[in-house]
Amino acid sequence: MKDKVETLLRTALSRLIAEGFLPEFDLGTASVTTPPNKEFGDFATNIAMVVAKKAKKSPRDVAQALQKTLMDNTDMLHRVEVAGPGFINLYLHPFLWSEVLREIVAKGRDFGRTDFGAGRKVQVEFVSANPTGPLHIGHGRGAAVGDTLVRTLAAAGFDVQAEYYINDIGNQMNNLGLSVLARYRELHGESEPFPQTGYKGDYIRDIAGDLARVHGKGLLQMGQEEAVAVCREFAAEAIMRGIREDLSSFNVRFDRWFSESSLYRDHKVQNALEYLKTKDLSYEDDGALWFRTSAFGDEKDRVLRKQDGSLTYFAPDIAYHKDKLDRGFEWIIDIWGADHHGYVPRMKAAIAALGAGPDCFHALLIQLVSLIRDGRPVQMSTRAGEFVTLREIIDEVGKDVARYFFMMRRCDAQLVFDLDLAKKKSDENPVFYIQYAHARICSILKNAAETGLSPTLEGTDLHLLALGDDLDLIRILAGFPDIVVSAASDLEPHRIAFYLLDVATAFHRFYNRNRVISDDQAQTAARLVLVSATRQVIANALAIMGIDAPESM
RNA sequence: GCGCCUGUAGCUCAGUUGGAUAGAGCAACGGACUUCUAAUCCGUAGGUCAGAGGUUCGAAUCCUCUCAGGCGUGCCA
Repeated sequence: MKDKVETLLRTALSRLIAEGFLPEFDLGTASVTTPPNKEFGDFATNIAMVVAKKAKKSPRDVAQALQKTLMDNTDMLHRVEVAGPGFINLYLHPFLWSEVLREIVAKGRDFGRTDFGAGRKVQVEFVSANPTGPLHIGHGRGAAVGDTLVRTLAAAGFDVQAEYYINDIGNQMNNLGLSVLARYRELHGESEPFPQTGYKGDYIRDIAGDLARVHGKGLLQMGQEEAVAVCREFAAEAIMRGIREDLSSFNVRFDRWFSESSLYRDHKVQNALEYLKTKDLSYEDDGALWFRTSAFGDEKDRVLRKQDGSLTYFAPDIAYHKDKLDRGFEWIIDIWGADHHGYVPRMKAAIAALGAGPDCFHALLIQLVSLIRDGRPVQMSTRAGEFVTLREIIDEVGKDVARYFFMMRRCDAQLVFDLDLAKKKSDENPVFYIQYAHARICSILKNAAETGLSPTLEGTDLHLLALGDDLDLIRILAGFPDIVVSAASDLEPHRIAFYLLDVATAFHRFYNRNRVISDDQAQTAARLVLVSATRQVIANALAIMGIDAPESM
């Protein structure tokens, strides 16, 4: 609906430009918004005030000329008003709104999908937790945001790939091996001091126990290096299996699991380093190899290969992002914890050095999650093994509630996850409020079906819905495609969560003040279409968030 | 010290490229079920958008400074 009005507006503007009344300008800036108050019309535009200065005319003069031109189109608009300093308020024929219901019913699950993204190849990399321990609550937020963003981008017409980068090599993995080996030896009565930087969580003991079941005392005979390697591989595999299971039960899907070690195996790290060298973007100094990131806006150059000859984490990461670019992604989105924000300038530098434009890479930073249980904050520390796992959260409050709660805030704001609230099945809990709306509609449809009624467009006069609560609900339903597009293009998937709340509110309000099934056959038929369309939109939006839409509660 | 994020009603938070009288939920108070799910709805009350300047027709939104909280600032990942 909104895009139709925008087209109308742009047509009118280009006519005024052709007539010489307005100077040439970018018509893309001409957009319509939903006014704050229904009295200001169905849509409004501030374009007259925006171009007034360029046209060297007063905003109201521009607005009045535009008003005249727009009034030629009486098919859609029944009134156009100039208000305040130069707003143009557009009033649609009310019956046009009810036509949106036809579109929703016709498109079904596809309502909300658009071709905005035009099939552009986008990659979203998220979670990407080291396989050194189970996913914790912070990863949960990244998983919920990432997966919802992937689904949002797909709905907005992008060709999206979801990827998990597995850091299956390096110091942390070695630490993991050492930690497991220490626990393994403990099991066999050999006491030794636990590695200082080791992982102290109980899951390490469990893995050591499994290892002992498979290998018996075999590792005691091995040399240290070999034993650590065995432990590392065994542990990484076990932990990765757990991570995949957790993500799967969190309804999070990945198209590809990309392992860091494959970058070495396929010589991609070496190739990337050589690429930088041939471009004269790296140099040796103080026994280390440096990358001239400062030439691309970073505050100082960064080390690629340390004095001891080993590579930093940054080196394979450059190779990894080079690989993403080589795979043809036009837009690369990395979702990171906000504690990595210092890493952004150097990654941007790397992207620029690889010859890609600044807009093709975006690091979406997710702020910290803290947890409240029994009214008190819960302390967490990964290395000390004190953390709340994603698994515990899913088991305790359920996948749907957890996913919604992680999406209740903008990414760049810290999130307090209140377990007590999440477990409440009451009006304080928005998930139940939304799911309840869906279940209520299903119940109405079921009751209708029992008396032989079902929502159908044929012979149904939707124009009966051009008033009051019916119209209010339709307006909100009509906005869904726009919400999806804006959430995708601005990388703000939380908007889907807030939109759902709006739909549920509008429905509950409607439900309490109006009857769907009544003696009035024509109205009943129309309202069955209305609630059926409402159910569809709620289900579609919930699907984007990876949340179930229950038929009864 | 420097950098990033945040500061909006008692609490938790929205606020679409700068737009019209800043919005929800919870908590408080008062109402609505013989009628499709009361896990719901309606109403009342609640604000110096942290503070101070600036930019302009117009600022919660953009710029500068100050204050407060969080996170970074490694040849860790």
